[in-house]
Amino acid sequence: MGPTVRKRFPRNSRLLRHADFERVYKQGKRHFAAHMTVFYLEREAPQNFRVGFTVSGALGGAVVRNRMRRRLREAVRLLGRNNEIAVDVVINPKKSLLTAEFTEIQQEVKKAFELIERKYGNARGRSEIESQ
RNA sequence: CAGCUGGGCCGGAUGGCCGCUCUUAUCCGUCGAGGAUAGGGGAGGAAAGUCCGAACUCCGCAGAGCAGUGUGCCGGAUAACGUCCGGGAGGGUGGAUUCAAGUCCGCUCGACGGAAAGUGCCACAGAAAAUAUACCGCCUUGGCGGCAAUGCCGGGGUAAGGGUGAAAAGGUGCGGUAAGAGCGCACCGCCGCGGCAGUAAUGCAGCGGGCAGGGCAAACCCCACACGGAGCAAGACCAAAUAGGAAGGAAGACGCGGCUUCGGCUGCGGAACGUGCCGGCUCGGUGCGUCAAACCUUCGGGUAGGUCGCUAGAGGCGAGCAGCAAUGCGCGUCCCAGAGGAAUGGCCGUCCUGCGGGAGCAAUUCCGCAGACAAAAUUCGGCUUACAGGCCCGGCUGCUAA
Repeated sequence: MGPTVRKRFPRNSRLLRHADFERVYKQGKRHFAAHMTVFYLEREAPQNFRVGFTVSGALGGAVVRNRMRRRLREAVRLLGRNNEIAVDVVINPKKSLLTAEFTEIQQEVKKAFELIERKYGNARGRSEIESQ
């Protein structure tokens, strides 16, 4: 691939099953940020980095919740993920995420992902994704 | 033109880059999953609230009754409705008219069957609230006081007036009377009777009756009619792993001994056989078994998961015909979201509309901000609620012009 990498977010990079969410909530660790809370849990193979979102009904109506989820998903998509490490991540937005600047959200997600990579990943994996 | 108001309609437009989802074609890959390229589709008028009605699915179902729930003027529309359309009666309001009650016309409102089947309630106020009632007043009369005006105590008549109330026992006018009263008369209302008009609700005029029956049924209730229950997480199919269930398959020659009801049972030794594990295979090692456990095969239920249900429909659009209308009929034409921790997005540009500010006599132009409410979740028909801004038609009021 060339220097303009296509940043995608396909189905197998997403968390889709109720059991997966439950496991991350019950056994995972937590990272807090201004606009979100990030839950994460290391997993056995297959090797990929999966992300899911939970937006509870208390945060607003369907329109508001959709907008939060879509902004978060876009931030995760544009940031890219290190598929060398096997980990499940669940992001819970807070109410302030609705009005926050998009670049601010991207910064917070990036910080959280770097933390997870330092913990579970190896340096080679990260450099690979940056050299793409 | 401005304000208020009734009804209908629209609900920003367009493009770039990067994504998501469904789908068609081709190609790659294939045990299974998947991937690439190109083309096409991808939120609403309320998708919402889940308040009604249906389609569809499963369960239940001899028949009848009770209970319960809902509906409630009449006719029509419809698959159906608590919806819609038309009509009737009633309430409110404005105008005209009448001595007045009332009548007529316009606009408007809504759970509009029954209060002479029964029960219950009617606060406060008021003398009295349903077997009517005498507080003030009005009329009359007895006694006492006083020259008198009239005062005090008592009897009787009276529902016209006052006052209270949501409501005071037909209303208005005239007559009548001691004062009054349907006591009498006229009109209006009411009740009964038959007549005429209308599919009907109901209306109209007539005759008879002085008039009996306060309100609340969104209090219980009575009457008439309708109604089985649960819902697409309905339901149908495929079906791993694990545990459990059912059926079937397969392997001891021989030696020595014990017991015996002479069929067998059993202990020890033991080449052999079956089978699990280690192992690429043989050999080998090792475990278990060989009167049925392990093991193998098959079957049924069934969980995770998957597929279907899942979008061609009481469908949209167009003109026509029938009907006052709701709506119906045939014709032409189009195919228009189908996700499932849940796609329909993110960022940026141009234009449009509105608001604010600046420049200009003005047309105009520059800058900034804003563009609502609310997102499919099986599908339709309604109802209700939310909503920036704009468009169209009508009514009333004011101003200006003719």
